[in-house]
Amino acid sequence: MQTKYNIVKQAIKSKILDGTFQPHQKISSESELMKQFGVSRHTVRLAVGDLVNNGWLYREQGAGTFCADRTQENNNTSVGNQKNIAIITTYISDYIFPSIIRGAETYLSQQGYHVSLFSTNNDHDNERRFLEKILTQHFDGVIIEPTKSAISNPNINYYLNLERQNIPYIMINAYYDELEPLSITLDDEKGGFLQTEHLIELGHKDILGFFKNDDSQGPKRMKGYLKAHRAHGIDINPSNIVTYKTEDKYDKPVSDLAAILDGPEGKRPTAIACYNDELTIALLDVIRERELNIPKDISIIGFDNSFLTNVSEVKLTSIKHPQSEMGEVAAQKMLSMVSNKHSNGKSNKNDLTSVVFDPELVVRSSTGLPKNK
Amino acid sequence: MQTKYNIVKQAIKSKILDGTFQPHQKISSESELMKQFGVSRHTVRLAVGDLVNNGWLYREQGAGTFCADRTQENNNTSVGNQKNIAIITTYISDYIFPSIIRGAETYLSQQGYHVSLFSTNNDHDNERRFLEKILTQHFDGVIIEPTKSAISNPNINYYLNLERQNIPYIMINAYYDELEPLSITLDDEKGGFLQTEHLIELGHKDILGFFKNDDSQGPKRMKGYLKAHRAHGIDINPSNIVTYKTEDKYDKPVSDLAAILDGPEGKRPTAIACYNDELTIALLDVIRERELNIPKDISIIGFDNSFLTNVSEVKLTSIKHPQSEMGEVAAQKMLSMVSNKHSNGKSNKNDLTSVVFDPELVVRSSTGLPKNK
DNA sequence: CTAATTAATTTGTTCATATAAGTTATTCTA
DNA sequence: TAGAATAACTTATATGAACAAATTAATTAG
Repeated sequence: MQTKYNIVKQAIKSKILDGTFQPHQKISSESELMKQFGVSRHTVRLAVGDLVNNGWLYREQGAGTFCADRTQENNNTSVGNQKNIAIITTYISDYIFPSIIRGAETYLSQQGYHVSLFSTNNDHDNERRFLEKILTQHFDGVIIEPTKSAISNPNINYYLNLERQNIPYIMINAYYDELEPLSITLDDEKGGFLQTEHLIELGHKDILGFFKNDDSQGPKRMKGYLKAHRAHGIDINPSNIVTYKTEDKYDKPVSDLAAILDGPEGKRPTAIACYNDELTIALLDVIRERELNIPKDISIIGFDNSFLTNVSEVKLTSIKHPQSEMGEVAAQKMLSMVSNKHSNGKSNKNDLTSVVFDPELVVRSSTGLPKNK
Repeated sequence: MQTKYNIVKQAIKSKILDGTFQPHQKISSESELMKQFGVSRHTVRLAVGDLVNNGWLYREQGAGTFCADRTQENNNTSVGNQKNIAIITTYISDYIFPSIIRGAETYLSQQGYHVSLFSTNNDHDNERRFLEKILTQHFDGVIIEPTKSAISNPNINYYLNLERQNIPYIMINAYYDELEPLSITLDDEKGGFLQTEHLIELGHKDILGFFKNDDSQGPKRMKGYLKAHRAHGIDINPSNIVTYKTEDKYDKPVSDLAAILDGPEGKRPTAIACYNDELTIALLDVIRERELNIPKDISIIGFDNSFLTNVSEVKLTSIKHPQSEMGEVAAQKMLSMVSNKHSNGKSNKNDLTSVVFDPELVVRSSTGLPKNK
C-alpha cells in the first residue's frame, strides 16, 4: 500500500478533495511533482496515469495536467435513490460509543436509511480517508465525532469541501472550533463542576483530577474542576492535576496515581475526579493493590455513567452522559437537515440549532465522607 | 495509432475479439510479448495496462495476465464502483460484538468497501427487513450473525434467495443448520469442555452451569460441560444446570443463583461455569451480597475472554474468543467470495472453507481449589 | 502592431536496467 | 507419501535516459 506512486497519487487526490485543485485547474507539472516528492518521472506518470484512468484528472499534451470536473459524474456512481448516512466516530467498539451509535443507528434504520460506520481510532489519517470516501461516493449526510478535537485539525479543508458540496454534517460529543458546526454535545464543563462539587460538598479538600488533554472534553471537564474549587473557596494544588494523551491512557494515569499513593501519607489526596468511567475502573486496581478502602480511605468519581459503573464490587458515582439519546437526537437533526436540503430552504428553525445536554450527578457507593472528618 | 504500444494493444485486442483468447485464459507473458513484437517491456506494459484499464484483461501478480470475462460487463462496471458489504449482527453495541465488527470493518474499509451495519436486536422481523433490503438494493456480500440460531428460522427462504441471486454470505459465531453456509465460528463445545475440565481438574465436583438456550452456542457449550463430566467420571446433578432465554438474561440467572446460594449449605456448589463473561459479571454481585470469597468459597469461570474479565476486583478466568480476528477472517473470506464471483469459478479452495477457531483457557484469579480439599 | 519564428515547457513514447513480491511446479526431506 | 524448501517464472515498482510532439510564451522580422 505504501508504494511511492501511491503516495503521490493519494497526495494529488487529497488536493482535489480538499478543494486545492478546482475543476479544470492546471495541477503541478510532472517535473515539479518529481522535485516535490523526490521520485522519478516514471513514478509520477504512474500516479497521474491512475488518476486519469479513474476520472480524477485529464492530460493535454504540451499544455499540462488538469483537474477533472466530477460534478456531473457523481450522479452516475451514486446509488440512485438509496439513502445513505455515514457515522464517523473515534471508536465503534469501545466504552460508550456503541451506545451512542446504537441510538443513531436505530433511528436512521427505522427511517429507511443505510448507516455506514467508520472508526478513526483517533487518527487523523483515517479521518481523512473516510471524508474522502464520503466526498467521492454518495452520502446524504454525516454524523461525526471529531478526532482529537483539542488539537487543530489538518482535515479542515475536507469539512469545508463538505459544505461546498452541500453535504450536511453534525458533530457529536465535541466539535472543531474553527468550523462552528451544528453539534450535539454534553455540557462538559458543568459535568466537571458537578463531579468536583459533589466531592467538595462531602468535605474533600484535596482532590486529585485526571483529565485527557487531546480532545476538547478533557480541558472543559478540567475547567469545571477548577471552577468548583473557586466557587467553594478551596485552594487548588497544581500537583493534583494530572493530564494525559489518548495514547498514554493505559499507562500514565495508572503510574502517576501509584506514585502519588506511595508518596508521603499526609499529602495523600482524599478523593479522585476522573475523566471517565473507563479510567476510573483502571485506577481502581491501583487503589486495591494498596489495600485502601473505597470510599472510606479514598473517594473516586467517574464520568459518563456508563455500564462500567456497575461491573465492579464498588459501584461508581458518575456523571450522566446521554449516550444513545445523543445518538438519536443527532440522527433526527441529520434527517431534518437532509429533508431541508431537498425542500430547499424551508427550515424548521428548531431543528437546525445545536443541542447541549445537561449533565446529572448519579451517586453510588464510590464516594463518601473523607476519613478524618 | 502508429505507436508501438498501440500496435501491441490492437493485436491483443484482436485475439480477444476473434476468440483466440477465451475468458480467464492466460495470455502471453510480458517477456513473450517483448519477443513477439520486438519491443521493450515498458511498451508491453503500457499496452497491457491500457487493456486492463478498459476491462479487457486482468493481471495477477506472479501468475500472469488473463483475458477478462466481459459477458456481464454492464453489470460489472456499474457494480464495481460501489463495493458494498453488509454486516448483520444481533447487537452492534454490546459486549464482544463491537470487537468482532471492528475486525471486519477495518479490513473491509482498507479494501475500499462500504460497510453497512444492521443490528437485529435478536428479532426475526428485523432480520427479515434487512434481508429484504439486501435483496432489493445492491450489496456485494453479507456477513451475518444469525438471530436466535438455536430456533428454526422463519427467514430461511430469504437466505435461499441470496444464493439464487448469487449474493455471497458468511455466517459468524453460529449458523443455521438447514443452510450449511460458509461459516466462521468458535468451537463452542470444546470451549465448554475446557471451561468445565479446568474446574474439575482443580478438584471441583459440584459445578453449576449457566447456559443460554436460544442461540446455538449455548447448547454446544452445555454439551462440552456434560462431556467434561463424563470424561472425568463425575456424576451430573441435573439441578446444577440452569438455562435461560435472551429475554431473561438480566433476571432469571441472577434469581436462580440467589435461590441456590440461599439453599442448604451442604448442597451448595463449589464452582460455576458461565455462558459468557457478561453473565459472570452479573452473577458476581449475587456472590458478593452473600459475602462469599472468590475463589476460596466459590470458583467462577466466564467465556469469551472479553474486556469484562479485567474490570472487577476479581479477574475472571475465561475462554478465549477470537473476536476481532473472527471479524477479519470473515471479511477476508467475504472478499475472496466476491472476487470469485466476478472471475467466475476460478476458486482458491482455501478461501472457500469454513473456519472453526480453537478456544483456549485463560486462567486468572476467579478460579481456585475447592474449600474442603 | 502583427505575424512568423524561436525557445522553453509539458506531455507522449520508447529503451535499458534493477530489485521486489507473488505463484507455480519441482525437488528434496523426514 | 505428505510437507517443506527451492527454483523458475510472472507481474509490480522504481530509476535513468533519450527523443518526439504539442503547447505556450517570448522574441524577432515585416
